[in-house]
This record gives sequence, C-alpha cells and structure tokens, in this order.
Amino acid sequence: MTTDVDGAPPLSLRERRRAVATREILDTAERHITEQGPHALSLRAVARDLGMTVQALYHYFPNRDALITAIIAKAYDALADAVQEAVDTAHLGAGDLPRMVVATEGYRSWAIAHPELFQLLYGTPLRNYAAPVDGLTTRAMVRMSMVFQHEMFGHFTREQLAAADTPPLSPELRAHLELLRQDGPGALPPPAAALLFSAWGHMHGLVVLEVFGHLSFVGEHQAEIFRMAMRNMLTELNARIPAA
Amino acid sequence: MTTDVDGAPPLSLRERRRAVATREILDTAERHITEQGPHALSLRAVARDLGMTVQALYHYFPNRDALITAIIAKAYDALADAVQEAVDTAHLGAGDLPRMVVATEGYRSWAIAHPELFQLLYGTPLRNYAAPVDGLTTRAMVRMSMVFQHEMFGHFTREQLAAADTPPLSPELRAHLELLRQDGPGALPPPAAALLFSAWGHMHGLVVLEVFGHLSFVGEHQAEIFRMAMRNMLTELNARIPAA
DNA sequence: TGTACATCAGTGAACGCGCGTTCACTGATGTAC
DNA sequence: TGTACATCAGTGAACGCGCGTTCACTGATGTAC
Repeated sequence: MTTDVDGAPPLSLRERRRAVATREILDTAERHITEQGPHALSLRAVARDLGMTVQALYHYFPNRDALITAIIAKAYDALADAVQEAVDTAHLGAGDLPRMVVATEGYRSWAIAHPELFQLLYGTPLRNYAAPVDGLTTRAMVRMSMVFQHEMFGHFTREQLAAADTPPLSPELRAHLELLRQDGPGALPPPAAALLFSAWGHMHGLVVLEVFGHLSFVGEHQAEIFRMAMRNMLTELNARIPAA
Repeated sequence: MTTDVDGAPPLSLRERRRAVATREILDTAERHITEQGPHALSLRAVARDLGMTVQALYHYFPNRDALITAIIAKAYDALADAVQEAVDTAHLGAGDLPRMVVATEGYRSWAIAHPELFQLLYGTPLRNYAAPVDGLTTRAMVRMSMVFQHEMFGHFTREQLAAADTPPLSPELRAHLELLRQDGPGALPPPAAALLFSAWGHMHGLVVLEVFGHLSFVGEHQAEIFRMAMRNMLTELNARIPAA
C-alpha cells in the first residue's frame, strides 16, 4: 500500500515503523538541541519526550555519539542546501547583488535562523563526543564549497586563476594545494585556493561573531555591515585576477 | 614582612591566605579547562584537586558562574596582552611584516597556544552559565580593539578616515556608529569603524576555523595562509583610504 | 495453509557515576576595650 | 596585657537531581517449510 514509484522492494511494516521511529528520534533530538543548546542533549530526555524508555533508543543508535553524528550530518546538509537555494533563487530579487554575495548571505541567514545547530557545527566540540573519521560530514562541506568557488571563480579561466595576484606562496604550500585538488572535485590552482580559504574565513568570522553575540553592540545593523564586507571582499578578489 | 613598596596597608595573615587560596582556585579551574575543555569544568573536581571540600569554594566564589566569569575575564586579558606584546616586540624581528599583521598573528598564536581558553571566549556559550551584564570583560576587549585600530588607522587623519571608500552606509548605521564612538574611547568615523569590524571578522574567522579544526586539510600551512590573507587585507584596507 | 523458528522493538531493574548547593557546626584569626 | 566577642575558612551530612549503558526478559512481526 505504500507508494512504490521507483520499483524498490516495498518496505515491511517493521521497516516502515523503524524508519518512522528513527526519524522521530532524530527530530526530537534536533529539537532539544535547538531549544537547549547542543551541550544539553541527553538520551534520557529524548526518550522521555517520545514516551519511551532510554533503552529503546539503543535499538536505533548504538550510542549517544552515533545520534549526535547523525544530527551533525543533517545540519551540514541543511546549511549546504540553504546556500545552494540562496544562489538558485538569486535572480528573483531585482537587486544588483552579485550571486556570490547572495551565497554568503544564505550562509549567514541559515546560521542566524539556526544558531544552536550552527554552534553544533562550528562551536566548541561536544564533551565526550568523538567525531567520526569517515566522510559523512565532508560530503556536504565539499558541496557547499563548490557553490562558493563556482560563484567566485566560475567566470575565470584556469590560466587567469593560476595568475591571481597574491603574495608568493611557498613551494611546500603550492605542492600541498596541488595535491588537494587531485582528490577533491574542485580544481582550483593554488593561488585561487588560498584566496578561497581567506574568503571563507572572512565570511565565517563575521557570521560566527554575530551568532555568538560578540557583535551585539552593532545592534540592528549587522546585516548591513556583513553585506558591505562581502561586497568589498568580492571586489577586491576580482581585482586580484588578471584580465583574460 | 610582606613587601610593601606602595604604602598600601599591609595584608593580614587571613587576607594573604585568602588571596593565595583564591589564586589557587582560579589556577586550578583554568588548568581543568585547558585539560578537559570549558564544558567539563566542575566545582567538585576543582575542590578535589585542591584537597578541600566543595563547600569551601563557596567562601571564595558565590557560585559556579562567578568562578567562570573570573576565568573568562582573565582569559580576555591574556589575549589582549598577547596582542599588545606582539605589537610591542614587532620591530625586533627584522622581517618586513607590517605591525598590523604582527598584531593579528599575536591573536592567532594565543588562540592556538590556548585553544580551550579561546573556546571559552568564543565558542558555544556554556550550558547553565549566564554571562554577567557588567563590563568586566569589555575592558580587555576595548583595549585589544584599540591596538588593532591604532595599527590599522593610526597613521591616517580623521578626514582621510571619514572619506574611506566603502559602499555607502545607511543613515541609520552611520548614526549608530557615531553614537558608539561617543561612549567608546576609540573615535573612528563610521566608514572606518565598519572596515574595522570587517577586518576583525576576517582575522577571527580564519583563527576560529583553524582552532576548531575546520581547516585541518590545509595541514601545516595554515600559518602561511593566515599571513597571506592578513597581508592582502591590510593592502586592500589601505587602498580604500584616500591620500592626504 | 498453518506451524515452528528467528528477528526485533520495547520494558523493568539495576550499575555506577556525576553534579551544584544548603545547613549547622568547629576551630583559627582578628579586633575592641 | 589579657579578655570577650566577631569574623571567617573549613568540614560532615545531606538534598535532589541528572546521566549513559548493560542485562535478562516479553510480545509482536517476519520468514522458511
């Protein structure tokens, strides 16, 4: 009776229930984080909220770390989605904002709309939580950085990017960045890669200061300062790349 | 018998013991933070480590929050000191690094040397900890920002700064920044203030990404990228301020 | 088609541990006369 | 100079709460024949 559009084997009752329960646990845990902060997450509280006992959770997640990892992965995806969507709908606004600036504003907006999840991703590492080594979170990160680098560099040729005007990079750093671009999907020449990291830090720094309350003295005008900073950043970035 | 150079009334035995004990509590708590992370701080563990009972701590700090606040204030001061000291000893290095870049590297170095304290200042707010409204921490912040703005803008006239080339600021933001400069000691014209915030975000963002492990794929070369970014930032900043 | 067995979601009970804070009290230190 | 009192650092005992994880077990769901 389940919709079966793609010819996948239909799920059994057990499997459907399991999927629903897993989803409920994740949603509840995420809600707890958004309400109490990432460090307040407790398995017992989640179970209580779902009307079950703690032990039952162990049928769905082997332990607390696994649950947290799942939420982190989900949050990374949500952030990447927000950036992507901001870019995709950029032309709809009639403003003259460069799409790159729109992308950074998508990043900022998601962070401000979900401060606790942003803290989960970029704040103090959780106590007693050991992040897994696998690439569960890396995928979303790569996806997001592809969006940024496409908006920043997409309209330049590889030769232009390789000739970007920066202080000279050491041979070791150049070599390291060359290596990175082999296994990563993004194929940026070293100077452009360095500029990307710098820009990422700039964007992230302003957002993190704002979300964590260290710019509160600027009051209502943080969005305006952010936009100004990102516009300037983009202008200066373009000025570093030689004409074709 | 205590050294009494400044003519202050000599401390009684009780007062000296109290000062020593307070210092010991603070040092131990700070050490616990540097060893276990800010979220692991526990009064009981601190007391245990000092060979006393928990209750005794309440003679020195009214509660856990007060102890944390004292450590935060101390850390802010240490960070400001590190930046100041970097600038003060800048000329000793024979390099051609601008003093502003040296200042930002002082910021970065302190953060890397004391990642857990840096997390305490700029990471996820502590659970169950309510930051006090008073300006205990503000003083050090202002001091540090004065160093940066002196290095960034000290050699320009007020007229030059007021004419800095940025996208136009809204009248509301201009007014707000004018207000800020009245009660703060720093007297930056609005466009310069906006550029200062942007630069602060840039510096902070790169440091926070590095300290929290989000730039680990750059490996050993994070210092080089940071220096490049800060050099570029300074160059671009200067380019925005018209000649006298 | 029904039956025997395997799988799985859930519970009850428990282990062993942590925490911040309050209260009533003792003994040392400091002070006024 | 000694004496009576006040202040303060520290303890013992307790309150009331939280947590993650493991174990043995029941009853529902799924599967092989």
